[in-house]
Amino acid sequence: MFKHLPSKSLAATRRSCRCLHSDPHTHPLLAAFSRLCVDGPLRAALALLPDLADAGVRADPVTVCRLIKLCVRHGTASDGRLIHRHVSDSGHGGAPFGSSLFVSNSLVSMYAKFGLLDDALRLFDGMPQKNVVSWTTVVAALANAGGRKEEALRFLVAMLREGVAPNMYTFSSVLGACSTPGVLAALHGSIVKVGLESDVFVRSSLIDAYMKLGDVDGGRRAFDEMVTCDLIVWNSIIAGFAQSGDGVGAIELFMRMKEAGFLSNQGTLTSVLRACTGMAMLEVGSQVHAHVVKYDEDLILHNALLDMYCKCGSLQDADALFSRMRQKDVISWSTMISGLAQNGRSIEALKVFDLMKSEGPKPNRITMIGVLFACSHAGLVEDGWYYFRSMEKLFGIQPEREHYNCMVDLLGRAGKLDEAVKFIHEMNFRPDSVIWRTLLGACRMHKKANLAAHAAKEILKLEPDDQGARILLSNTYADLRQWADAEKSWKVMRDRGVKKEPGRSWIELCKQVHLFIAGDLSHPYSEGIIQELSRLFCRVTNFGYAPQTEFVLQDLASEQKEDLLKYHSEKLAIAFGMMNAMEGKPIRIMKNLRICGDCHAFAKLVSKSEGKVIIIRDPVRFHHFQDGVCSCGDYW
DNA sequence: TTAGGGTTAG
Repeated sequence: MFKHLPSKSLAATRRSCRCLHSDPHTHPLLAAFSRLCVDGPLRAALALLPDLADAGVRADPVTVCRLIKLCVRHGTASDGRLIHRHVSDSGHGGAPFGSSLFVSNSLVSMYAKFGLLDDALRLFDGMPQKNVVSWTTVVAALANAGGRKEEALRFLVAMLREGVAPNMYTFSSVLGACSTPGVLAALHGSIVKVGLESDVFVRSSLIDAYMKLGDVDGGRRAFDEMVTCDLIVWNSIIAGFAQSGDGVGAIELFMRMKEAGFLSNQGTLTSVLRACTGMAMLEVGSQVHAHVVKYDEDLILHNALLDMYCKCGSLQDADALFSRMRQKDVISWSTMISGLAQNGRSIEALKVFDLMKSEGPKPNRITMIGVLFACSHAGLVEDGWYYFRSMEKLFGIQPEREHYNCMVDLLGRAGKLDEAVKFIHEMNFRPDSVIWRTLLGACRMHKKANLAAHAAKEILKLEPDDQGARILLSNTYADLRQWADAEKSWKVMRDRGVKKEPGRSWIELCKQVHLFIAGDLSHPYSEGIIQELSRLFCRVTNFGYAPQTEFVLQDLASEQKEDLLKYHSEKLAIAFGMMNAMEGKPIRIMKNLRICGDCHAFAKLVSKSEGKVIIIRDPVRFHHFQDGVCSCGDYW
């Protein structure tokens, strides 16, 4: 323990200290201790505490605060408690010392950082003096702790009542606890009133608070009004756009940031990747990959990159990255498992899960959702049951609603609807709308109109304004050509102003996103697209294509039905993709709705007749079309 | 002595 002291052994140091140094302020032990508090190692500094006490010397508050910081960075909660005990013993935590406030504030912060919030609050309550730092520390601790945001706001109010004025630290902390637009507006008002709106910390928290409440315009305004700016403010706005689903907006901001001369860091790149993931922009995403190489230790960034490749349907890149990653956590493994499963490679997903069990971290609840997803989308009913039943025993993960939902999906997709219903009734909690929606989807797939009606009614009981339930119910009637029932359902939708979301597909070309809306021929290249589409129809007809008009869910004459089918958004995107196809590269399309059966058949035949790989991502999974076959095995 | 942004499913 004394190897960190200069030249002589600790025993010798101690002896000489006792003999020669009666003044505790110039004590050599103290000098050694102060050095260790600056540079560490923490263990060596902690080891000197009893000796300091024995020698009757007292470290000054600045040194104690340094030690506390060192402990937060490199130590454990018990190290923290040890320091706290020593501080109290030596009198630094007591009221008579003017400097005690600094140390107490640091201790409160330390307990909070170790997640010991109750200890932090107890210490705070006992403090005879409190300043803005003490209050801010507690407000920040509560705002950062899960589920204690209300308390953070109550502490802010109490602080104001005590006459303590919040500063930029307080505002940037409490903004993280903002859970309603009203509170946010009030805080924003106070920030402007006291003139703190240009502080970059306050600004980035403000942007983040608006974005977290889903107010993208508010976030954008807060960003546009900004006078001073730093990288984190840019990161906040880019992250906000990426999280709100506006991937194109996020990329545009990223470009502007670079134009403004800011260099991106890991945080920026992670958000940009998320934007690419959301929009399936593989070209931009791959370009970001080149910058990620610099940060090969950043696991968050690499997980984001891995997810981007999976969600862009580029499993080869994902696979290569996954094998190269030296560090992999439960998120990396879960991402890879879900990614493979969503891309129709369930067996490989389960193999990766086996590998994870033998050489990876312990699976968590999300890993298990991926595993069950793999089973349900490959029709592996027995495997699904096995994993569901054994997850608690093998990994200590108690099945939650999401896992039950996966099981309903597994049984429903496999056509075991009676078993699915039995399973729902035997669950030890009341089925929620998600479970009923899953069952409804399965009913639609297997054309079980009566059960679908029952599921839809259960959803509407729980969520009377649910559009999805009415749409799915009406689609089920339409599938069965029960036009009277379908019409009844549509009438309710019309009366309530429910509109079916139009089908949208998009495609990335030269880092630009081209959007196609079902039946909308307003794209600048529409003429060419229609020509190309006609050519493709001729080609695939030779390969046996016949329009499957049952996928048009309105009671129309069959020529009209064919017309509607012709201009489904994914067909427009396929034609556009073919016109701009690059040799050897697949066409990648993303959709907002599940792919329809007719487009699925069309895409299969185009992949065969044109010798082109087509990848379509819908909101749930991927379809890789090649040589007339789809990776989903026509089971989706 | 106190504060800000980023990853996984559905």
